[in-house]
Amino acid sequence: MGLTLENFLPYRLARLSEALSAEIQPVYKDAFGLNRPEWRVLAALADIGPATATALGHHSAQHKTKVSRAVRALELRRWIRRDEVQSDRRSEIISMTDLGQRSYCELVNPLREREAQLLKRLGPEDREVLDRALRALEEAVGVATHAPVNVPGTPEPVSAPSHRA
Amino acid sequence: MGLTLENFLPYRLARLSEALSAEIQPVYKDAFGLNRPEWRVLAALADIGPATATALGHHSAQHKTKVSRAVRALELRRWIRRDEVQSDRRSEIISMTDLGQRSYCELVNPLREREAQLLKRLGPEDREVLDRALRALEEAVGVATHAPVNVPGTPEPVSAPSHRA
DNA sequence: GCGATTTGGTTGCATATGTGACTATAATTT
DNA sequence: AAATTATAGTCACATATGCAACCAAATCGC
Repeated sequence: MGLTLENFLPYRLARLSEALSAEIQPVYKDAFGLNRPEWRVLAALADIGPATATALGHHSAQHKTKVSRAVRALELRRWIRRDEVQSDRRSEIISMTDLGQRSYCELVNPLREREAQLLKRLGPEDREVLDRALRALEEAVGVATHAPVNVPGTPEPVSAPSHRA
Repeated sequence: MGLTLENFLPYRLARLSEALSAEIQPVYKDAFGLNRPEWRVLAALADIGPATATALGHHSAQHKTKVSRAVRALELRRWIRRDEVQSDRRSEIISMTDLGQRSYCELVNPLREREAQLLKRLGPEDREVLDRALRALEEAVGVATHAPVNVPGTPEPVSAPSHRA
């Protein structure tokens, strides 16, 4: 009659997620004083290049207020910079400074290592299986890989039919 | 050089976990006004029966302050009850009231349904694969299935060698 | 049996986060 | 082109959470 927390998928995922996060966090937190939103914005920025706060939010799956605060913090460190967009004065293009680039590089290697350590504890086929399973679940839950986001200043082909919702 | 957030395991898990949680939450939140720690404590209690707050914390993977607050809230609703333990006056045994039982039953079915809906979006073999993958990862990260916890008042066999760390 | 340490549980405080309101600008409608 | 609606981003506020200090009781060491 009960539901057995142990087997309840949302619980299992939350627990795993927290455990993983706890393993990773020290790398960006203790060594660099970043919090998770900040780390994610930085990573997103590295992924997609200069972009608006909204785009970074989409790409890092974060609420706009988190992004707003993270951006401010990163700007204060001079890791990122905001530039006005002349075509739309509401938004601003965020990009990494040289310092940001360097810091990101220092940051990313230990993080990758940690992840690698974790994955090493799984066999190679387990890694395979995990990846496929997660993709299926991502699909099922609709956390799709983000559609490429329109970067202002990059005019999009006028005649191309829009694929985005 | 980048690390591609999309493929970074901690990120993927966190995102999935949040998405799942968002699907589930309305059931216990909107309909019953419970928050997550409260729901989890209730579920844990249903799983393992009367137990101390510490045991419930272990079984629901939650910090003791979360448990403490959740227990107080659930007690105020009269869904659970605390009884003193005569053998150890620090701790207290928490158990569900009849009202709690009934509420839990009402709660658990919609939750199971939601989970079922989610899982239905995966094929049967995907479900299989997912389960195995998660187990492997749980193993790897050390979020082991909790060792059965000693309930005060249930004297444990004196001569049995302890298997617990 | 007494001091030191550990354990169960609560609380104060600081931080983190989500919601909704708000400003400013752009896009759409008519 | 005026009015409406939507979008980008920020902020104030309420809530949620973790940490550390704390109390009380039990256990350990000697």
